Amino acid sequence: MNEPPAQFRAPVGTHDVLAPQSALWEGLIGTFATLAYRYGFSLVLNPLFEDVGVFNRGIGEASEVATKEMYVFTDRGNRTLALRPEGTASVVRAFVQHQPPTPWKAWYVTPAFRYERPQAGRYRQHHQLGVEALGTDDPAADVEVIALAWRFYEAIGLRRVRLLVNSMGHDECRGRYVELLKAHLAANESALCDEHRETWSMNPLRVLDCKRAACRAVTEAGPMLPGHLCADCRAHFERVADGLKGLGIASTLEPRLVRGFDYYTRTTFEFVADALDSAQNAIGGGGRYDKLAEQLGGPATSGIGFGSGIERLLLAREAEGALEPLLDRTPDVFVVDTTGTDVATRYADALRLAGLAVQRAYDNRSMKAQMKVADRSGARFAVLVGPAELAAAQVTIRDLRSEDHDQTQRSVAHDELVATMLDLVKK
RNA sequence: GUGGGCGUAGCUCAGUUGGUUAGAGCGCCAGGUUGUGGUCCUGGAGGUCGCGGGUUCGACCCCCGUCGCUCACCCCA
Repeated sequence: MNEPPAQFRAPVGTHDVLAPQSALWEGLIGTFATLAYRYGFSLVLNPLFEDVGVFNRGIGEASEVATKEMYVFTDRGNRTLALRPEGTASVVRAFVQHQPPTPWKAWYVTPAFRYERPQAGRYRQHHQLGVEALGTDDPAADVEVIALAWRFYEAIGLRRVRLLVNSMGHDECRGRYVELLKAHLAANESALCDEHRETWSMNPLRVLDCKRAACRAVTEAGPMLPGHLCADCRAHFERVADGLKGLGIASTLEPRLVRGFDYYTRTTFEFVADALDSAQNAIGGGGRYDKLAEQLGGPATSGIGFGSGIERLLLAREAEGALEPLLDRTPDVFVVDTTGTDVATRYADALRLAGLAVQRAYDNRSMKAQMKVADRSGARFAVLVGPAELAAAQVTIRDLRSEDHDQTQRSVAHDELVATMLDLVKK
């Protein structure tokens, strides 16, 4: 009967983000929003869940993510829905549904859900920001998308990032390659690692990505994708590589780079943070998906995009010692009021209307207590109002960052408070 | 899904071969300072030692289970 109330916690693999950490998120997202705007992308908002088919057809029924990591549920109307495991499929679904004029360039920031055992840099709910550009297969779009990611990493202080690139070819030349690869794997089946000896035929490309020495030895000796591209795909890939070079962005050809989603064609890429020593060191990735719009029932439309994991970006920043906050969330002014009246409310409001960030104390605490809170808040200035100031229609302004313990503080008439504070904060 | 490590105050942790009133630092509150933070001093609040069961005269400590956290494999952001 009298059970104590249960203590709820965030579900496994999810996290609350509180200040001051949350300011890093604000800064990261704000920086990305500004850059995306500069590159001509506008914000798109999508539902957090979709008909499960959007993801099954998009990222591939056989993919690891679709088969065992999706949060699938049935709603009260008996619809089978899934929480989005990544960003691209939903954005392309929205493109197909609304068919906006192309080229259509959109950026997003969204949670993503995957049912996995959490570990460093891997969570059941993580967050991605990214862009998608639909309606062109111009290699310039590939370069632009990759450059945006690159410049973004630079802007948030990451220096030890490597760009790996590869081309999957279009479906025909990739199809031909996969046949060659299959033949090679079949001939060397007994030499594969324990897992892939049984499963290689399900998705032969996955074997390229296997980190075990056995598989690596086999694929090392086998055919690689870049050597089997058709002339068009090869030319496209070369123009992307040249374009990156022209912007001073260093990339490394990684013929084994096979990303986890089946929708990729031609250009694929991944950003690796060398500062992260965990296995989860991919901070972003993406590629071209020239068949995806069709697969989702829309008109044939080329597209390219990338996504980056916010948690991993923050881990990489920490590992690199990139501690600049990107965004200052400390208050300008702290109002201390010991009059027992509502002057603090009025002063705070006036200062806020003037554009200042203002905090204040509550509960009519002692001046000492309020000053302590003011100090902890990080505010630059304290505005003090006690009975004496109230009677004289004045306020006392104190510089909280001064080293001088016995500093002189200034008094100003209360109707000059806003102008004086604006002037002081500007300095 | 598989395996390892760990669960003691809000946080970081100590707790001796099981021995009775469970500690520290930081943080929080109050006072020293009759209006003034950051240093210092004093006091205070705050713990069913994750939860359940077992062994024992006695369990924070040993055993089993369970839940949680964490790391790794797999895969990915």
